[in-house]
Amino acid sequence: MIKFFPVTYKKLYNYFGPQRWWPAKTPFEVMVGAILTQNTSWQNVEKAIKNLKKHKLLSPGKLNKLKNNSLALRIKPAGYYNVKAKRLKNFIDFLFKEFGADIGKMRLAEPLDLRKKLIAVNGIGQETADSILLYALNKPVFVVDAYTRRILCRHGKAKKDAAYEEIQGLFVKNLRNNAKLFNEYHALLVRLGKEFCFKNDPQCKECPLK
DNA sequence: CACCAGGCAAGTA
DNA sequence: TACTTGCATGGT
Repeated sequence: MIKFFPVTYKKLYNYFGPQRWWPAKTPFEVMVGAILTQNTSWQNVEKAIKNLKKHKLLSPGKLNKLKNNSLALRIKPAGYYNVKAKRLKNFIDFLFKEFGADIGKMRLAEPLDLRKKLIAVNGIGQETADSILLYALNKPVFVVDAYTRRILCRHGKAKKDAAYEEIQGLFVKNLRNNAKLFNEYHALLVRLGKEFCFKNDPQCKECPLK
């Protein structure tokens, strides 16, 4: 990422320090969170996850047996709860059918092949699939989200309607193919976006990097 | 009150 | 392919 993009990993890391993503205790919790956080603040997702834990529902087996509307009730704070209940169940179905709900077995899958299969699940798009691959399974896949896109656009490095793969390719081509690096870099971009790169303010705040 | 948040799918032309 | 709309809570 030398010279392509001024918001380098090094600058971000030196300024913000390690972000220690994903904020979850188990890979399965990461996967559930990845679906719940679609277009939703993490704060709201935390409430939903906490509810699931409180009712001892945070496992593939328990969620599999739960009815959609019961699940919707538990994840209500995360918003879009009816859609997300279906999406979670679709994902759980996939986990059972493809891997017998064994995350260890899932981890053995070839990443790009698994990515295609995840995206084929209704409710899982590119970002959610990549978040699962990177943050739950530790695969070197770069995650592109709204902040990543916005920061690149503001620096004139991408058009605002650029395809996902196009944005992703910019990072992949310019970085070592390393899961730890991808993990921290994306988390740092989100951190920067949250604090300094606002949607309604094209000027942003004064960027602390440079 | 308005706006936003770690998207995605389905419908339309 | 390229728009548009529905989904929904909670924080600022």
